[in-house]
Amino acid sequence: MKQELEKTYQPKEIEERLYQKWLEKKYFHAEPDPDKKPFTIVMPPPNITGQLHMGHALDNTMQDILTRFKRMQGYNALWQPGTDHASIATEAKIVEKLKEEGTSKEELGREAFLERAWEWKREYGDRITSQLKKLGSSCDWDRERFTMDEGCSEAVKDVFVKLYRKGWIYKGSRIVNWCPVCQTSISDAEVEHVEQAGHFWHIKYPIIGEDGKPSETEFLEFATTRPETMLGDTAVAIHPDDERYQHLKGKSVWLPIVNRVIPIVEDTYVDREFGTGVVKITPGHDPNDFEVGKRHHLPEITILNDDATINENGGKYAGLDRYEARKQIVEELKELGLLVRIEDYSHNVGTCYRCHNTIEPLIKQQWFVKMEEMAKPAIQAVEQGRLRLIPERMDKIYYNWLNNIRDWCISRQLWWGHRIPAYYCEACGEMVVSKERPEACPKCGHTHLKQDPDTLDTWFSSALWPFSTLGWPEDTEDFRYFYPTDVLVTGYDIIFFWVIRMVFSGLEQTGELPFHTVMFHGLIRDSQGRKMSKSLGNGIDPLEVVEKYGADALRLTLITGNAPGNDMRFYWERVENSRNFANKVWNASRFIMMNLEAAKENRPLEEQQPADGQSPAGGQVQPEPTQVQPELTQADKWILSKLNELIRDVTDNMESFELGVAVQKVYDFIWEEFCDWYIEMVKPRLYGENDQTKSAALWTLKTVLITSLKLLHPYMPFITEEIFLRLQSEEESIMISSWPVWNEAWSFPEDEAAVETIKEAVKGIRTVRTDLNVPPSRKTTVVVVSEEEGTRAIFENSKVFFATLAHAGEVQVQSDKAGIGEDAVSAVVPSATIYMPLAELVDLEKERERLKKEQERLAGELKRVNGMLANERFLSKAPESKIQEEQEKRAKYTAMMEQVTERLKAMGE
RNA sequence: GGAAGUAUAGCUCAGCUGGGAUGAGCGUUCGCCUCACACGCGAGAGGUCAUGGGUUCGAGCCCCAUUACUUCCACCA
Repeated sequence: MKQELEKTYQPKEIEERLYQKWLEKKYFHAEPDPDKKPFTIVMPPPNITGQLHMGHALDNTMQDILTRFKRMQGYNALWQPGTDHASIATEAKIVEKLKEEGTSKEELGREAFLERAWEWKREYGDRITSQLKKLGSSCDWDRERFTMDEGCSEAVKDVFVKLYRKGWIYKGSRIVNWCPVCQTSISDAEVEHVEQAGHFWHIKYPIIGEDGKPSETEFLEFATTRPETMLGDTAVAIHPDDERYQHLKGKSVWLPIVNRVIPIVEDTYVDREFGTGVVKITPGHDPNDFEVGKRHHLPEITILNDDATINENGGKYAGLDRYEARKQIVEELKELGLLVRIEDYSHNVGTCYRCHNTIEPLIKQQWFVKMEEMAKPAIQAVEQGRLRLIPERMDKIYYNWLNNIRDWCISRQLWWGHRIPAYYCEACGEMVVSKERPEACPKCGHTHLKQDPDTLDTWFSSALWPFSTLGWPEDTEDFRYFYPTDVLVTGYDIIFFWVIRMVFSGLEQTGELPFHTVMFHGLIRDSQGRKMSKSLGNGIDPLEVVEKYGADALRLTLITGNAPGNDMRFYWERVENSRNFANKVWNASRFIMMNLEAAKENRPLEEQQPADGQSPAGGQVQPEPTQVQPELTQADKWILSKLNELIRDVTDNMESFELGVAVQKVYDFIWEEFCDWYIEMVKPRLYGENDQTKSAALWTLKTVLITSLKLLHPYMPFITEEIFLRLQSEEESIMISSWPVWNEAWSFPEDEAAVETIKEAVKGIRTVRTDLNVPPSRKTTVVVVSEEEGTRAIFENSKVFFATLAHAGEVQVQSDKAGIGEDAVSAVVPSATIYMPLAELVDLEKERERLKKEQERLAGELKRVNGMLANERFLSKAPESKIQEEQEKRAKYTAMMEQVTERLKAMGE
C-alpha cells in the first residue's frame, strides 16, 4: 500500500502475477470434503488441435463466473478441465502434415502414425489450456484430463462392452455416410446439408418388350442429380397406384451402358407428384433406395471405391473420379439418345462437417448404438423438469432430435482414437467383445486374435466426460462426491453431438443425470454479424484483446448484454468501454486508498465488529462487516441500503444464470451510485479538518468498495483481487472471501428515500443552471421552499450537498416564499421548489420558455394519469396498489403544476 | 417440407411472471482539465417497441395472421 497507484489501470503485469499466485496457493483445487456442498462444472474439452477463439473465451468466462461465484458462496467448487483427442480433426491435421513431408499414414504404418499423434498431443495439447489461463480461468488444473487418458479410455471400453452385452451396440452392414476425403464413415449428426446449385438430368431407360429386347419406342423417363450412380442401379420404381404406369407392372427396363436388365418395382415411397413419378433405385448408394432394395430383395451393387473413384463394377469407367465419371456418363447417354434434357437444379447435398467435402452414402460394416431405448429417459428428464435447458426454447430442439433419432454409427476408419474392443479369431473368425484382449478364442481355442481396426467416434468418449473425468467406472471418492455435476455451459451448436449424448450416457451408465442445468450461449460474430471463421479471416484473437485491454475487459465485454442462446457481435468499442469501467473502479479505489492513508497518519481507523454470516452451502465464511457504526450519516446509510439491495438482486440474478443482467447492475451501482453520487457527497467530510463523521465516511467507503468488489469478482477477477489485496491485508484473497449476503442491519428505507429526494433537487438545480447557461464558476444562493416539515428537515441537514454538487453558495430552507424576488429562477421538483436569484445573469425570456416547456410536460403527465383514474373499469379492476400509485403521482404532478404556473404568473405571463 | 429465433434510440443490444420506454454502451449536441478518473464530470437531443387484428381496466411483453432477416432439422429421387 506504500507505493503510489498508477493513474490508469495497467492490467498486464497484475494479471500474470495474480494468476501465478492463485496457482501456487492452490485456490482452484478442490478435494472431496463432507462438510461442504460440492459445486461442479465440467469444461467442454477443447480439441488438442485447437486455438483459443472467442467462442472458447465466452464459454469459459461463463463457467469461471459460476465457479467463482459458488466458491465464494462457500461451496466446494470444482471446475474440471481437460482436452479432447478429437480423432477426426487431429488425424486430418497430421495426415496433412505428413503429406507436406512427402509421406502418408499408410507409408508410416499404424504404430508410427500413433506415435506421431501422441507427439502432436504433447506439443499442442496444452497450448489451448495455457491460453485459457490468460483469461483467468479458475479450473482445477491438477485434475486436467485427456479423453485418451488411461482412466477415460477405461470408461470407454467399459461402456462399450456393457452396451454390447445388453445388445445396444451391434455391428451391421448398413448404408452409412462416407467421407471420401477423411476416408471414414461419419454419423448422421456429422453430416452438414448444404444447398448447392446442381443439375437435374432427365434420362430415359428403354422398356424391355415382349420379345425380351429393349424397345426402341417405349421408355421410362426419370430425373436424377447423380447420374453416375446409374452404374449401380438395380431397379426402377413406380408408385403402385400410378395410373400412368399400370401397364408396366411386372416389366423390366434396359439399363444402358452397363447393359443390364433391371425390374420395375412398385413402392409407395415414390411420390407420384414429383417429376415423372419414376425413381431409379441404387441400393448401394442411396439410403432410401437401400430401404427400397431391402423391401424388394434387390441386389446391392457398390460402384465406388473409398476415395470416391469408380470401382470395377463401373466397367470402362472404373478408376475415374465420381465427377469425371458423371461427365462422361452424361455424354454417353446423350450419344445414345437417352438424355432427355438437363435442368438447373438447386438441392441439398450432404457434406462432411470436418472437411466439407460431399459425402457418399455407402454400404459398410459398421458399429452402431441402438438409440431407441436410451432416448426415452433422456426425453423424460426434460419433460419432467429434472433437466433444465436455458433458454427454454432449446427443449423443442432437444425433443425433436431425440424423437427422430436413428442408430448412432460409432465406428470410424481412423487410427487416432479409442480402438474398438472387439477381437476376431484368425482361425475361425469368431468375434469376442471384451475390455482386454482374450488369451484364446472361446470357440476354437486358437490364440491368435486380431483387434478390430476401427476406432470410435470421438463423441463416444466425450459423452462420458462428466463421469469418466472423476474416475468412473471405479467407485472413487471424487466420483461419489462431485458427481452428478451441476451446470453444463456450452454453445447450442453441439447440443446433438455432445449434450444429448452425455445425458443418455449419464442416465444409462450412472443412473443419474450428469447435470441438472444446461446453459447455452450463442456465437460471437464479427461487427457485421458474420460468423468468425478462418476462411473469412474475420476472427478476432481473444489473446490480442487480453494483450491490449486486459482479461477483465474482455470478460466484461463478453458477458454484458449477452442473453442466453443469443448470438452477439464483437466490437472493439465495447471492449474500450469495459476497459474504461476497469479504470473507473481503479480510480475510485485509488481515491479511497489515498484518503485511508491520509487518515491513518492522524489516527488509526477503528476496526469493525464483524457479525457471523451464514453461507447457503454451510461452509465456512469470512465475517461480514455488518456492524453499523453509530455516527453513520444519512448518505452512508443510503449507499449501504442501495448496496444491500444490490447484493440481493445480483445474487438472485446469478442463481438464475442471468449473468449479463447481474453484472449490469453491479456496473451501474459502482459507476453511478457509488462514484458519481456517494463519493462526491462524501468529499467535504474527508477534506474537513475535524469532521466528526469522517471515520464513518472512511468506513463506509471501504466497506462499500470491498463489498462491490466481491460482487464484481466473478466477472473481473484480476482487478478486484489486486485492489482487495491493497486495501486490506488481513484476508489473503478475494476469491476465497465470502460472498456478500443481504442483511437487515443495512436496510435503511427512510434514509434511502431522503437521499433520493436530495438527488432530485440537485439534478433540478443543475438542469436549470445548464439550461440558462449559468457558468459553473458562478456560485448562487439557493432557497429551498417546502411546506412539508419532514422534507425541510432533509434539506436542512443536506445544505452542504448543494454546495458541492450544485454550485450553491448560501443555502436557505424555508416553508414559504418570503424574501424571494420575482425575478428569481426556479427548479420545480416533486419535493420542493428551489429558487435562485439569478435574474441579472439570465435571460428571463429564456426562463419563461423553460417553464412553459415544463408546464407542457406536466400537462401531458396529468392527462395520462387523470385519464387512467377517470376510467371506472380501471378503478374497479386494477389492483389497489396500482390505483394508489397513480393517485400519488397525480398529487405530485398537480402540486408541481401549481408551482410552475404560479411562477409563470409571477413573471408576468 | 417442417421447426425455432430475431425485428425496441443513428449503431449494437438489455428489458424478469403484462402496469408510466427516467433502459445500457457507442455515436451525437452543449458546457466543463471541479484537488480519484478526459479511459473523466455535468446537462441534453434521439424510440407511434416490424405490420394488421385480438384478449385485457391496461400489451414491447399474451393470442392469431402478415412481412423481412437468421438458424436448425428433413431421404422428395
